[in-house]
Amino acid sequence: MRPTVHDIAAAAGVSLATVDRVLNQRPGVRLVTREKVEAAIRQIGYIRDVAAANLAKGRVYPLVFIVPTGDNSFMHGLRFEVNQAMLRASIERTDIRIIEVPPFDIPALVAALDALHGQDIAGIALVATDAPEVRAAVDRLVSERIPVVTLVSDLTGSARHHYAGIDNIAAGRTAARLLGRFLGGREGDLTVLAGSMLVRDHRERLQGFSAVMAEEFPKLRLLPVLEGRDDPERTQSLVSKALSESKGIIGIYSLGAGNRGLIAALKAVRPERELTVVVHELTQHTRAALLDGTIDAVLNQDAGHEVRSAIRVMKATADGQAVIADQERIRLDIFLKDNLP
Amino acid sequence: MRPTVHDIAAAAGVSLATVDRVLNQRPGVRLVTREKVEAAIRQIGYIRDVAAANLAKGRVYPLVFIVPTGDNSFMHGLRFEVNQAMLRASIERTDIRIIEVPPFDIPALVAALDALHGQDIAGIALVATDAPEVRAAVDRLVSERIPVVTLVSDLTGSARHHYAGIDNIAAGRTAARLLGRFLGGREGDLTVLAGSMLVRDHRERLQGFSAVMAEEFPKLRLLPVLEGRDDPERTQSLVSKALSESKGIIGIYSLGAGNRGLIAALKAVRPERELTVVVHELTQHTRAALLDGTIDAVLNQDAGHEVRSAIRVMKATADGQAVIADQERIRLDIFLKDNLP
DNA sequence: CCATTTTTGATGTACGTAAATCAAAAAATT
DNA sequence: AATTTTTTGATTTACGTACATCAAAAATGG
Repeated sequence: MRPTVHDIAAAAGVSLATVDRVLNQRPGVRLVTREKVEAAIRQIGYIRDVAAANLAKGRVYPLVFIVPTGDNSFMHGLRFEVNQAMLRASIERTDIRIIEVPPFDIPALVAALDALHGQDIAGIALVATDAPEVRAAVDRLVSERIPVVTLVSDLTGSARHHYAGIDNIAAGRTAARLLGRFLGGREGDLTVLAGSMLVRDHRERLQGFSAVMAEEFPKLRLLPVLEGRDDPERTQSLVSKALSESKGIIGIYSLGAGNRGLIAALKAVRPERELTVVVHELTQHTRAALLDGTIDAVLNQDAGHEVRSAIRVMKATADGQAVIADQERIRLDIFLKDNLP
Repeated sequence: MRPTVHDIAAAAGVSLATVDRVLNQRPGVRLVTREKVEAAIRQIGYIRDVAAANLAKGRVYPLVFIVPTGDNSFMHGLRFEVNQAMLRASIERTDIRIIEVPPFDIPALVAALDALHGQDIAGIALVATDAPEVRAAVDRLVSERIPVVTLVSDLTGSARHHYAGIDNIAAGRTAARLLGRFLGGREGDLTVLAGSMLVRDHRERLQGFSAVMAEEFPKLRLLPVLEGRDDPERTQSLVSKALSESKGIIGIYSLGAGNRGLIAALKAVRPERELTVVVHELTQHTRAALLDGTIDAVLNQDAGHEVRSAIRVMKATADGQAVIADQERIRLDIFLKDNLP
């Protein structure tokens, strides 16, 4: 049988009240006594029953998700998954609030973060925009012992406790190898389509992609990056223009959102031009395009996993509990038309 | 605030004792009263607090894992993950027992399953060998209301509650497309290396692989399947022999274990023969081979995820709780040298 | 209608922890 | 040594549920 607080009290030769004071860091315990109790805790291998503790405390975890507004499929899906998590709120003892901020708007994000000070919050998850001001705002919250988790896009150099998202450099490298190998030694031009080079995850994907291309596929030349701003119409016209101007394009890597426009542009030139295409984010559009052969591979991060992982990590961090690191690693999904979920 | 049993009692106009009788299906409640209580439960949206219930019951989940003996890396890893789960036993209120049976030994598996009848068990996870006798044994356990989950290898047509493993047909199809695309329209022979065609997951992988090859890559010819029985030495000699006899081999798909032997055989012919290779299961050997370019892609199922998922599902099933289906879908991991974890 | 059986209510204890109160003991201060 | 302050103990209530017991009420049978 698992040891309880009573066993600690007996082992340490103190009362239950003293054990409680030590466990919950309440004042009024001499150092020697505290050490005696801590020794007993270690010796009998006591582990606090979190379920019982939460019951006694009537614990709920007030969590905040800060996500960008915008209607691209991915962010839409992310908000959907947070809403799904809200449906499980009572079971999971969470109380989730969503705060929406305009995308890439640093002052707005900082303001949203700063507004959370002093509130009763068990954890904050945010889609980070990579800027020193944001880093500082996050660090201020962390210094107040509030668990902070970055979601989808990380904030390196900050004190955030955890990042729930994929390794974007690895994603870019993987895209490069897939494209390079699928093109099987052919020579030609490649177009890279990004949302915006202001976003860290897009920059990192490009960085990984370029590195592998340079190292291993010298016959493939990278054309200047097209910035579609995650907007389908703009993306479509950019791609159409590029395809008609450069007849040497044999492959496309789309590392951002707004793939609806890309797919439309591809279908327009489809029978004549043979193109190998790798894109990010599995949506209804990319799924259909993968199935009908318009695109060749989709790299994906599972927003549902990211949200659930963020919640688990915030709760565990709030309780000072360990997390199963392996379980919380967000994987890069590679989808070909054969392994779609 | 979340409604409690007291709220049900008040809403239904009955006593706490009666609510308890209804909730825990104890006898001594008239049908009309029971229906009144059930209506109240639905109406106020009561959800049992599983943590509190488990605390009151002193609930532990005695779980049984039935896994094959054998020293290939994958099964070794699987047993390792079950042992990791045992370390979390007290926290997760589980009491896990491992039963090892010889691989592909149907009577032994059936005997192990039959021996579990009448024992106090909250769930059984087994690596199923696909046979009618096993199906019947599983169905007998399920009919006694014991949650049964298949692990890694499924048992279709049985009454098992859940399968914690990948879609092996999709895995085979994916391998075929990767290999086909990586070979970029070249013409030649392919060797498929399996453990044993007696195992369902291997058969399914081959089935998926063959289907896509026939449909989409007609220039690639499949040679007869080599059965390495998941044994490195045997695998090495089989592959070496095949490579020296058939000079037309340009690709290999290894869908079972024992890849240590395959890798050795590949290294022996490495500089001269150019081969595209896709294998299953990420181990230290396949990881190293991926990094040094001996193999081109590794398909993987994460044993840790499978074990943790199986445990969650068994617990939830034992409690009559719903599972997050999406969370319990075991994904096929595709690893290139760039996205290794 | 009475006796019997079934159903319901009232109540208490338990699970492991949190948190509060008040008294008692020990230590520190004067 | 007397006083004050700090530390410790003893005890109680609570969280939401499970489970047991006994009495009371209602339904059923004859």
